[in-house]
Amino acid sequence: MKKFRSFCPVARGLDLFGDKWTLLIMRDIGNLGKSTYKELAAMPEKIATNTLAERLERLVGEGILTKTRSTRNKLVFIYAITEKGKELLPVIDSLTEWSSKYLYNNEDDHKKTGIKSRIYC
Amino acid sequence: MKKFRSFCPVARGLDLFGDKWTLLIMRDIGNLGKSTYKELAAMPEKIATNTLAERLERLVGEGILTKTRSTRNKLVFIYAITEKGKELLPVIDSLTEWSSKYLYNNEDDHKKTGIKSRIYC
DNA sequence: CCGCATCCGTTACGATACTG
DNA sequence: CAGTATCGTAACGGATGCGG
Repeated sequence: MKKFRSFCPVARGLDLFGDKWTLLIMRDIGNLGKSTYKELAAMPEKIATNTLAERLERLVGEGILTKTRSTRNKLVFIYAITEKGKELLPVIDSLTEWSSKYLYNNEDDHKKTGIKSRIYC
Repeated sequence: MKKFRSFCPVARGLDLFGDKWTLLIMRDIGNLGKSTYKELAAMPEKIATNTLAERLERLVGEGILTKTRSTRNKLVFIYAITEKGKELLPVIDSLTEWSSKYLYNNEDDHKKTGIKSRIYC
């Protein structure tokens, strides 16, 4: 039961999302409409498959994602975001806003994406 | 120059803040008014001193914090948040909001803090 | 004292190969 | 297709040292 470092909600949030990959998965599912393991594994940041599998398991366990079988292809699992997960998207949005403003030093970076306001990938 | 994993602002933000400690330092300085190494080292989550030192150096290097000598005590350094750093606080706020809602399963947790809306520590 | 730096055992991460 | 197993590497974390 030694799950959280303190009673601080920031610390507890970071106990869950304080890594380099979890929020990228949430971005792909919550903002980019991905729903399968394969689609997630194909993210441009090249997540390792074991890392992806572990994070998905944790997010499902936390009730942030659901995992169901595809009706089309029985071998495929569908990951979907829950209401609890949707309410996490503002965190990604505020991070996006800050990063878009401060982490693109030259115009080339913006040109490469082709999008000015919301650069997801 | 292999600093960022992709052009995505979420990924770039996580390249900087995607760990369990950096945002806690920002919380302490930006929301709790701390300003010295000693105050930061005393956070309830018990950050290791080497970790603290490395994160502070990075944050100063990124222009998110400034480091100056105290005029009172020449041995003490004062860490202060910049405008760039202040604009990061909404990320902490949105994370706080989510965590406050979802990571306190029983009433005891809230009672222990004594605060309902913004539980920082 | 204050602010780290070093050392070092433990843990988490991450790339690749492999399996049901 | 959706993961596991393996294993080398990096990060964490506690203790301690040390210059200023």
